[in-house]
Amino acid sequence: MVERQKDENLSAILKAASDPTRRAILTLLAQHGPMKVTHIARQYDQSLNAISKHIKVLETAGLVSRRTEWREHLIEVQMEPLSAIDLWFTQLRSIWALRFDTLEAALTEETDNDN
Amino acid sequence: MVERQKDENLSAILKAASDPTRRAILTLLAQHGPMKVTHIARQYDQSLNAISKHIKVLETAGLVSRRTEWREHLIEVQMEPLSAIDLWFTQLRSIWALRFDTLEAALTEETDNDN
DNA sequence: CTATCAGTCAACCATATGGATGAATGAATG
DNA sequence: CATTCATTCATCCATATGGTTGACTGATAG
Repeated sequence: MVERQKDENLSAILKAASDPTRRAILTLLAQHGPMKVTHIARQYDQSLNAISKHIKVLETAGLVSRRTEWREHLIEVQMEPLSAIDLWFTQLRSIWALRFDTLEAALTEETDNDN
Repeated sequence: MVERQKDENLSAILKAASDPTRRAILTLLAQHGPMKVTHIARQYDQSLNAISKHIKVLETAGLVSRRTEWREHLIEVQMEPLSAIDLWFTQLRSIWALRFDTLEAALTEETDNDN
C-alpha cells in the first residue's frame, strides 16, 4: 500500500530535520532563497563535503530541490513535504482526543470497569 | 543560552519521532492510554529489551512519562513537547513567507524607481 | 525455599551517521 | 596547455543506533 511508503517518507523527513546543521540550512534557504552549495557551505565551519552530504540528505527527504546549472547547483527549500510532519502530529492528537471522548462517554455511562 | 537548550530538545524530539516503531508506540499510547512496558512490548515482535530502549529514548525526549508503581512502570504519552516541532515549522514557514514579502516589496520599489 | 514476574542493565554485533581528507570532472579562462 | 572553479565521489574514522541475548533485582505466590 501507499501507507508504508508514506511512513518511510515521514521517517526520512523527521530524521533529516533532526540534525541541527540541516535545520540551520533549511532556515538559511528559507530566508535567502535558492543558494549555491558553496555559498551555503561558507556559512558553517564544516567542510564543503560535509555540507554537500547534508544537502543530499535533505534532498532525498524532499526538503530541498536542486536546479543544476552546469557546475553550479542551486538549492532551494521545499516547504510542502514538511507538512507531512504536521499531518502526523494532527492525526496523533486526534487519536488522543478521541480517547478522551470515549473515556468521558464511558464514565457518564458508568457501566464497564475492567483493569 | 536557552536557545541552545531548545535546539537540542528539538533535535531529540525529532530524532525520537523519526523511528517507525517509536511512532507506533506513541500512537498505541495515544489510543490506549497509559500502558505497562510489557503490555506495549507484546504488541510488537521485538524483544522486551528493544521496546524498553525505545521507551527510554521517548522518555528522554519528553514524549512519554513514566509512573513507576513498584515493578510496574506505567508509560503515558505526552503530547505537549511535540508542539515544539509545530513551533519550529511555523517559524520556518514565517521566515519563508517574510522573504516573499520583502521580495515583493523590492520588486514594486524597483518598478517604481528604475528605468 | 524456590519459582515467577516486570523491568532494567550490561555486553555484544552489524549497520548508519557525521565528519574529514584527497581524488576526479570538465567547462572556462589565462 | 595549465589553472581555476563548483561539486560530487571514494575512503576512512569514530561514534551512535537498533537489535539481540543473558544476567540481576526484589516482592510475592506456591
